Amino acid sequence: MVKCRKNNLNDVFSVLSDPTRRSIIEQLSKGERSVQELAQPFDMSLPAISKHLKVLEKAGLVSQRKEGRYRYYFIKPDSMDSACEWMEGLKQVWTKLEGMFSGGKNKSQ
Amino acid sequence: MVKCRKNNLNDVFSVLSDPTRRSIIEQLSKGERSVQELAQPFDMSLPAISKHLKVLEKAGLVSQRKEGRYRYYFIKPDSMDSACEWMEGLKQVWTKLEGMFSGGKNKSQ
DNA sequence: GCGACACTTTACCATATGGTTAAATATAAA
DNA sequence: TTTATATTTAACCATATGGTAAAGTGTCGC
Repeated sequence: MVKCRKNNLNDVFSVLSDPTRRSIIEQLSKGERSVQELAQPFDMSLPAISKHLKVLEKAGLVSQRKEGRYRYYFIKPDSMDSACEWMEGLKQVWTKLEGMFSGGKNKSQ
Repeated sequence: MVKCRKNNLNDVFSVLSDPTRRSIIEQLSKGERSVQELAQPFDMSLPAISKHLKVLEKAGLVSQRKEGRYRYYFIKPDSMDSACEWMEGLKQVWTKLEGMFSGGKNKSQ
């Protein structure tokens, strides 16, 4: 019941649209981190970070593990796949378009 | 002055988080379209579509060309690159992580 | 010129988002 | 048991977002 690769493009892209959350993801890509560790670089209250983590978790990008009073968050590696694939697909088409632009009629900007 | 690849990750991801806008992008990847053509598949007012197009344009993903009373929108092919690259970078790291998970300590879920 | 057409702009509205502070919960330490 | 630490939850607030209807703008066709 791993809820693997559900078509949650909305959630994934929405999550990634916030710089704080992208930064958290970047931190987590170096390994699991406690909430304090994650919060440290930001000039922001702990509840704010907690909320971001909840959003990230709901979108399936991270998960957590409780150890004593600490809570370690870590990345769920395949969670971004659907979004990645969506963009890849577009990118292919767009590359073709780029050729059309160079040779073609649309020279706007 | 092409405003090429400014670090507008926020805007790009934000734009992509809306299914209507993703759908518009998918349509446009088949070629330029007028506003009516773009609006046709949606059960939504024209102003709503117009707004979405504006958002897409502001984020730099599309541009338009006026022809008579029609307005043709088209994709700006390299506009998604920064976002694409960001995800690619993550994906590489995550793939490594996946290996760590299989062999490793985090078996959560 | 005038009405139809294509589209945008302008209010306007409900809900979502991202932040805050203060209180609650849970575990560790003294 | 009391206190400190780690984190979440709750209540609140301002602003952003995605939609609407109605009016405005510009172009075409009669």
